[in-house]
Amino acid sequence: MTNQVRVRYAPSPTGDPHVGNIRTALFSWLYARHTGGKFIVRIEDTDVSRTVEGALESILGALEWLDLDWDEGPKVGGNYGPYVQSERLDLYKDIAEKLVAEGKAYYCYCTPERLRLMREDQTQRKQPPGYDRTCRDLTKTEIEKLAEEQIPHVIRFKFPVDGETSFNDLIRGEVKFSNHTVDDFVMLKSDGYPTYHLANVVDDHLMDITHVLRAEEWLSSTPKHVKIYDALGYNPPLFAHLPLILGPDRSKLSKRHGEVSVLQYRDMGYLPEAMFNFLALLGWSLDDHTELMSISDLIDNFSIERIGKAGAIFSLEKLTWMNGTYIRQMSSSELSTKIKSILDDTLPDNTIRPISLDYINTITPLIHERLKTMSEVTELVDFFFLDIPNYPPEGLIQKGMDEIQTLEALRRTSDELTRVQSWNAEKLENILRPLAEKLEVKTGQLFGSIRVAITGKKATPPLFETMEVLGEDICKKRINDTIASLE
RNA sequence: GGCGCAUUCGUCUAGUGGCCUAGGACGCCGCCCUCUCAAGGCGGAGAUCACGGGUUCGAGUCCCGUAUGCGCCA
Repeated sequence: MTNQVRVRYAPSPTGDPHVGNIRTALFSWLYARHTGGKFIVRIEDTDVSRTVEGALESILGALEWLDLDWDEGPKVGGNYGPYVQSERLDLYKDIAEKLVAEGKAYYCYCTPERLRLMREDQTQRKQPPGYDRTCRDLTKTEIEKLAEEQIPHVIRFKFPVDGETSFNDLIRGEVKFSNHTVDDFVMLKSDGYPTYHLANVVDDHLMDITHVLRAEEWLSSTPKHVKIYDALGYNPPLFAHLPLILGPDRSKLSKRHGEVSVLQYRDMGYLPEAMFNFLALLGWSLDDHTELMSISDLIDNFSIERIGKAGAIFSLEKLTWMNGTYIRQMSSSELSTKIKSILDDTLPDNTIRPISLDYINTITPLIHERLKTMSEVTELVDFFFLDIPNYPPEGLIQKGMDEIQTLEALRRTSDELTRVQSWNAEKLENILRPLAEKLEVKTGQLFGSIRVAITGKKATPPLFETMEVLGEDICKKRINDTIASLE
């Protein structure tokens, strides 16, 4: 019954949906969809002290934003629930106790204070830190006595002292550890909560997980998991340890590197499709040339074999480029809708509302190929909606021209504009281009001055199209205002 | 400190013994287009494939060692 692939994504609600974390979700999801298997979300909230309010919602929100739907998990349920570890506490406890009963684990009564001193001593002597197994061989009477005194205890796994533990990682091949380098780790904490080691093994088994894709940082603790599977008589899943996502200094990407939450990228105007494509290519590739891939391309082609081994630096420049290509691929009407919602949010309160979608529809073609992120929209188009500053803006007087010439040029422009019968880009160009010649200035100079006068900016979409959209009255008014300010 | 993993242009990567005088993409530079900014087109710089030994007729590709980086263990 379990030849169906079941992949899980198991986030802890301890912070933002980190890009590395979400990339793990994305790879897992792609693998599940590629194989026609199930994608399961399980919440690992057993570290109560690190749990952050709202983190769970953010993480699920990030998955939803990227359209990573899950077949089982929070909100949707499933036959293997509950999918929240804090609701499965009895399970872990029973299993831990069972291992104690079988002599594969033991109660440890060592105080945090003693553990701390031991650790200090170990580091001082440059010894590898690790539990010294004091409680491993406690006699029955000693245990009874300690239990009677109600001394808090944890349950530790009795890790083999000799031999080695190896497993086959789908990405790295066989990985081996000498058992003596692994200590008797805690499985169940004194408050009755399991550690990650116990909980993930128990749940992966109970939920019939076939493939575990997780970050490389878990590689070192995998022998612990392998031995728990052994002790419980479970078959371990297949492991694939994903390369880390790095900051520019090549250390694991973290908050000190800047934006780290995929939701922040959403808020910065990146499209989910672009983020999806970009993340998929961070540590995975199809071949030597394919960069732009739709989600269905990705599902069709994704494979664990083509996941790389080395960590990869998150490159904002490339994401930004990719985002631009996705914007350009979008239909004009779809873009207009997005632009409208951004303008609704960002234009000053005194702007006329509601903002007309019809008007935006005329602006969209002018900025479509100029956008790299959605958050650039307002800056690019605000002059279509707002009055421009009423003083000669920078750049009004073009290189090679002086104030007198500029004033003259704008007056002549104003005159010529009165002769335009139908206000459209073509007609405007037909009268203004010859004007430059008459004035004996370069078209760039004339158009530059007009541009600044009308838009207040040095860089805008093409002048005549811009003038057409802006309309006759506004253009004339702004030119005349500028003339007045120069006089 | 121990253990583990990794190492091809600045960055993401292709490459699984001869197709590699190492390919693509981002970024950068130049030119073209052009009313500015983009987009687009063309071209360029940029990697002694971390280093040192092997194996082989032949190594980026296989083996060993070293270095460096990163991760985990607190």
